[in-house]
Amino acid sequence: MKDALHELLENALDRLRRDGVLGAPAPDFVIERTRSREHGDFACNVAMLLAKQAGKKPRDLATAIVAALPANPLVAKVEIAGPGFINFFLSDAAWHEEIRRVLREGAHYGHGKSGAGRAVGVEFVSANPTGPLHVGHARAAAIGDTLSRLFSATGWKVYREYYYNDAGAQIQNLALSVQARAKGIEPEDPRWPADGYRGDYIRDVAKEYVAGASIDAGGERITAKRDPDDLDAVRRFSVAWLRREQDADLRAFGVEFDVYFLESSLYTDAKVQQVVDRIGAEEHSYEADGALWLRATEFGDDKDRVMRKSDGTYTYFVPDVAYHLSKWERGYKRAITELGADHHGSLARVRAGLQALGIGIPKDWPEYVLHQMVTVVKGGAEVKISKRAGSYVTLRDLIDMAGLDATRYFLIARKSDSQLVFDIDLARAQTNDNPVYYVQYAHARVCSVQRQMHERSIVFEQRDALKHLDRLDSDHARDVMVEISRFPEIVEAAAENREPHLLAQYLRELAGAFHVWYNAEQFLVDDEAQRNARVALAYATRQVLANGLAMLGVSAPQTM
RNA sequence: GCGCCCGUAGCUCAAUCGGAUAGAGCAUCGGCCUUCUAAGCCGACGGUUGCUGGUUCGAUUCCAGUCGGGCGCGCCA
Repeated sequence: MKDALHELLENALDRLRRDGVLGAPAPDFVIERTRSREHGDFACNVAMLLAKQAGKKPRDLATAIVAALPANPLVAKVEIAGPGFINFFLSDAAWHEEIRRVLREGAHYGHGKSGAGRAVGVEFVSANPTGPLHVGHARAAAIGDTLSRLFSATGWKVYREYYYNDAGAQIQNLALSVQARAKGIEPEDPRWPADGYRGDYIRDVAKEYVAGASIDAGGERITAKRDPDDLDAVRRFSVAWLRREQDADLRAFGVEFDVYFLESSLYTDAKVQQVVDRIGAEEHSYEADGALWLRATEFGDDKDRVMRKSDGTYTYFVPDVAYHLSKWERGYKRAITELGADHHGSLARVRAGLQALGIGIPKDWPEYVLHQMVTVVKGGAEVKISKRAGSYVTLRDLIDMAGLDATRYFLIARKSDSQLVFDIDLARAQTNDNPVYYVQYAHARVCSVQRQMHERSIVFEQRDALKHLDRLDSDHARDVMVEISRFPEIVEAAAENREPHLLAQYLRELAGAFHVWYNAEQFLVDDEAQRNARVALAYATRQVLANGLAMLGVSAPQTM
């Protein structure tokens, strides 16, 4: 709808340019939904933006623009208001046409083509395979997966990526911890490794290792050697065990990845070395204090960064750069890296490293989505999250307690860069405190109407209904139609701005408009044309709710 | 000390890349079920958008400063 108005306005502006009223440059004007119905359905600020350039008062210019607007059946009335807004009042036919479109396009309604089939890589979770996934990972998973679904819906070819840090010191700590457990050493024991992982799962890994268990993970089968002194074997088994664990949790959360990228492969394929060499060849590195440094300050970072430590090993960020280089080489026009705010420092570092390669990667590539901390509250008290200490709420815990739908909705429903309090008691409560039920209930209600029709042997004639949409003459029905028509705009905005919470919020508003209408009007009335029109709108509402919930990875139940 | 994020109703949060009279839910109070699911609806109450300036037709939004909270500032990841 916005697009149609945009075209009309461009038309009018062209005409004024030909008439010499306006100069050449086209400003970035905005067409937006109005807050109040007095201001029409859409408002445009173009006259206020162009007033200076045209040497006219905003309202006078607005008058000229309106006079130059081509006639269009979608527009019932145009007014000039306030400081110079051009307010569009759409005709009933415009809303009816949108309802027809919903029923025609079905599951595709709301999907767009702005991505034009280009490739976008979305990396998220990327947890170290050293422990079960916790609530922070859960938030990352919900955000990353919903973003991916939004990109798919806007015409992008999406690749979900998971980066496994399977090569660093933390993996060594994991192996040492499992080894210690396998030898019967407890965390309280003085012989326990200094940075060992103390969680109970370490005991489980050790038990299975000693028992000679087999693990299927990452497309290969690892069988335990049972010998605690073979640290390399312990390490391989432990990583496989945790990968399997994480994969299972993510699958239970409705999240699957297209690419699992192993940090270790960057070493075996010499990609890390190539990055260091390339940066050296570009003369963006230097040796000092026995280490090799990146001149990160040349590329906007706070300070220069060590790439190769004096002990000859690389710091973690060099493989990070090599990994992102791989994304670039694989043709991602956009790359989104989703990570916790406590890692935001790596942003400048990775970008600096990519710049130092001197191969034309844009300065703001990759894009980032940072999510703030999640604190978990239960029974009014905070549950501490401490991965190293081994005591924390896991993704699996959340799913078990609150269910898949509530957990996903909860974690997505607010802006990712604000802190989140996850109240376990609230999330598990099956009440409308939890907005996901409110939205799902609206969907279930339409299904219930359909069941009623079946029971009463009422036949819905869609073709007839679409001829009688003018029978939807109440303000409540109109509000529902207006809400429905916002869906494509919301999907586009949520994807483009990387703000999936917009969709969660929108669905609540759509459900709200529906519930109000539902309470105000009986759908299944005797008047056939009236009934068909209302059922058509109810079906359209259900379709949009279902499409939106699918983008959130939340189910759309037929009954509740 | 420096950098990033956040301060909006009693609580949890929105506010369409600067728009018109800042909106929902929860909580509190008062109404609505012989009618398609009351997991719903209607009404009331609730605000100097932390504070002070600046930019302009217009600022919750942008800028400067300030106060408060979180995170980061390793040859850890």
